[in-house]
Amino acid sequence: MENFKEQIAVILEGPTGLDREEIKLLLEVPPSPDMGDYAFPCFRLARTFKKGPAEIAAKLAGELGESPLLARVSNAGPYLNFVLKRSVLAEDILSRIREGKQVYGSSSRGGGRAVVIDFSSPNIAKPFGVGHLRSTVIGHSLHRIYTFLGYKAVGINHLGDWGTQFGKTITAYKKWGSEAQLKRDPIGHLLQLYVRFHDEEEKDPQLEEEGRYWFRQLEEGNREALDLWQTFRDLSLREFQRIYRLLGIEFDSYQGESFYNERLAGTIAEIVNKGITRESQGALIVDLGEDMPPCLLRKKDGATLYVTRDISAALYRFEHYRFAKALYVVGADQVLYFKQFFKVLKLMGLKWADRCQHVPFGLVRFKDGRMSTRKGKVILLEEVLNKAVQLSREIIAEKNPSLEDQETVARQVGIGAIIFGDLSNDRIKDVEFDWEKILDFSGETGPYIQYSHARICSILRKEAPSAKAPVMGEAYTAKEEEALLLQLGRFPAAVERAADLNKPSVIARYLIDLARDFNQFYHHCPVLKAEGDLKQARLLLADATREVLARGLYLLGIEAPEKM
RNA sequence: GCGCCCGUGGUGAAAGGGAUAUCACGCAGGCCUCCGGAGCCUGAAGUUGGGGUUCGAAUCCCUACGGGCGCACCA
Repeated sequence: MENFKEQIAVILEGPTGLDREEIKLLLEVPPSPDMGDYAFPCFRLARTFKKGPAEIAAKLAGELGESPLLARVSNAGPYLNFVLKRSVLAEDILSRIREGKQVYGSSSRGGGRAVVIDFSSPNIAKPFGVGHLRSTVIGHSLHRIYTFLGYKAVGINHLGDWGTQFGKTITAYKKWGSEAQLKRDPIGHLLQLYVRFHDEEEKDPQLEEEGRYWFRQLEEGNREALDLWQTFRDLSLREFQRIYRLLGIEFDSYQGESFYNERLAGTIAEIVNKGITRESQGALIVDLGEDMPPCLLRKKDGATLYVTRDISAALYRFEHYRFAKALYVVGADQVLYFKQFFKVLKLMGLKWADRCQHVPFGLVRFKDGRMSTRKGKVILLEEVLNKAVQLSREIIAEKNPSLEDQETVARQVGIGAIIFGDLSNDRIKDVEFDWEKILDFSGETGPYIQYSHARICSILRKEAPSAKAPVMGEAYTAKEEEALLLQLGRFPAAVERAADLNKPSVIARYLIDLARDFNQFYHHCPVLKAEGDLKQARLLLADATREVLARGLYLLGIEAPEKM
């Protein structure tokens, strides 16, 4: 569709006196399809032409001559509406999907430049809760989207495997831990210890001191501390892998916070050398100006902080990947933190500091308040995923009992529902956790998209479009066909926009619209019962839709079963 | 106290400053001798209040209200 916009811009360039890019930005899609495919609002011209916009639209409509591309140009009030020739439109879009030089919607705009995406990053020794789902699926989808656009995406799981809380965990384990329980249910046991630690800490402030002590031991390389830490880490990671496998997610790197431990002294020295640090109340800080609290690099007890490791990681990543962009998919509760972090990079004089970007998302919360690991108020992601798969298993047993390989499909659909449920809304909004809602598979959901895809596959199993049949644009005359065609044409723009805004939701919304357009087509335009050319044309349209649905789901990290 | 984010039908959401605000759930009706009813069709129902900017505001600014989050030794 971009090329059509371009051509309309060329046509308008002369008569309006605006330049091409400006026109493309102004061009919009009319609210109702029978008005046209594109509209050019003439308000902007009123001043230069010293006439009313409606008058200008009328004049322009009269001036524009014949074009091989356009069926009609008309004015409607202040708008100039363009109707593309159906045949040209259909042939362009469908042939692009069927036999384009590159996969439809993909591009080479990334030119192989690196985009490092820091996502998921769960904390070791803590449960993988539903809250972590967001970072995990948004980051994974962005990884696929950037790859699709020709970037070299690098997915990094910056594991929370270092920090003061490990001092607490070690202390708690030494006091009340059980090896047997740890083996049986590692994270469950560690969580229980962590919760108990915070309970007892309130009565006994001495505990906090002990926790600090053990973290310092860890940073100084104490054998006993390191061994325990290593055990916790290995056991936790094994559990996390189980979840990533369910979700179908892999990372390019698992270098967590601990990886940077041995580099921290160097990192701190580097920052000190820039002359931007000072001592304050025994801690090492960087002042960030009036509108932000200072950034602490080192606590008075000598231990490092989260940001120290993040700065170290950023330096390391730039050294290794020379990224064009570094994304941090982390909750919106950390906006201030990232402002501080990036400001330090800037003050360090790093020219790539502004390539770093926080991609925030809203919190998952309960009706009655936020989730809290400390209080043990969490819902395990694995439990959610398992329930979704179970539900989809039951639905299959009821609706499609003869389906082969039901277990695989149940997993694809159940997991797809959860992922889509998260990605379909703007990431910045908070979400309220609700079992009923998360397990609802009707309406604007992942299964709806998958179901539409499976239906097309079912048609195509009965008869595939002939490989040599030409695309016949004149065949499409029903309004459902037109709508579907136009929607197919919007896919590349949706992918680009999703990348520009770092919002997979753009693609999710696009797919909802596409699936709806297809279902309307399906109910109003018989495919297998159509005849001759029309049948071929409709098979082709269905096939193209199948391709785009599957591709779009892939970009979200969701599978597209052929039967369900 | 200061700062940031979010307020759209009953509920959950969409909308690149533009035309008659778009969907879904739920609700009321209808559609399987018909390519898969996890679907389709019809209907009722909405931009938190008040100012402003603009030819034009759900969108930008101010303000009030409601909700969330954050504000140096957690991550």
